[in-house]
Amino acid sequence: MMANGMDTVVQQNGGATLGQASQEESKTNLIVNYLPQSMTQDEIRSLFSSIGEVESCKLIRDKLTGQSLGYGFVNYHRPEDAEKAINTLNGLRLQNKTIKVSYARPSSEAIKGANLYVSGLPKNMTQQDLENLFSPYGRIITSRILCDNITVRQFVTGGGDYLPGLSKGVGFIRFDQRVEAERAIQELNGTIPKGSSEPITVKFANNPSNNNKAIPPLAYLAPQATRRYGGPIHHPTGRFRYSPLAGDLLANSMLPGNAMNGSGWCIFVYNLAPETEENVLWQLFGPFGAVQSVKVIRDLQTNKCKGFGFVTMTNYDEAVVAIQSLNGYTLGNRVLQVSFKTNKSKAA
DNA sequence: CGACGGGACGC
DNA sequence: CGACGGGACGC
Repeated sequence: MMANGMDTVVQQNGGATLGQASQEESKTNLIVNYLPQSMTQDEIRSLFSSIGEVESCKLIRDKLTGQSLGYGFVNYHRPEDAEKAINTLNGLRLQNKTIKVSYARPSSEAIKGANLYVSGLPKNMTQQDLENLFSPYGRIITSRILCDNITVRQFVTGGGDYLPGLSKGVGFIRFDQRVEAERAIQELNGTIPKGSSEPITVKFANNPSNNNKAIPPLAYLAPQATRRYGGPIHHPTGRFRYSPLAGDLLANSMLPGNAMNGSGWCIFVYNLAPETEENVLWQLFGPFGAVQSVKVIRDLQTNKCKGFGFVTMTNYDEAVVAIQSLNGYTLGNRVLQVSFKTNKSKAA
């Protein structure tokens, strides 16, 4: 739904901003949203360095707890790398998130506090309807309608996405400028959308940093009892293990000692096409859990992939699921072989 | 059929 | 009735 559709980021601040000395919007600076909670700054840098040389990378964290706020900034040296990052990384699925990559707007006071909370929407109002209602008042950065059903999140490649759950009649609209949001409140709060019978409420949304619902001291409770893994891909159905316990895998010598290097589990991926780039490995493994780094091994002369690569994942359980799911997976016209790394090498 | 980088003593 | 996202502009 949000991966490809509404993310039109056309940088155009027509001078409405106050005089922050020549705010040429950077063509190298990106904002990355909807990052997985566990993703570190180094992992973000690793991901974006697969596109080109990164000038700087910053993950925004809560100043008190240090917890990731789920977004960050990546600045490239070259504008073409930033553009490529948007084209290849926007919409990438990492763990239970779909990241968004877009140009960062110039930092300014005028863009803060431009998020609106809207309630009383007709249940049949779509996201597009909502945007149409608010677009006369300014440039919409994001929009969203809350739904009841959270579990069904299917992607339909090709655009025709359908609504998984019923609308709660509540949504959000983030404008580019606060003044735009203010005007939308004045013009739309208390009005009745055509086709509806009740008035809508339009007001500023709560500040995310303030809605701390009680103190969650139980940070050590079953971190991920159940996580839904859904690869971007249709998993190979033929090779399917019933109850693959970790113990079995260990017993089957699927766990060579050097697969684990300090932090993380190194996975060997074989039968990659010569043109394979790093983002392919991110796409393959990202949905299964925390990925620390990926590497495509290339021939030094031709710069083509030598047919294999490595992926380091943080958690053993997630690595096991990724291996089971991707080993035997057909990528293009090649059947991948995926396993924990061994210590084979020319020197061994 | 082929098959397991590369960089690395670090405040 | 109220409802607060997938922590969105440098924490």
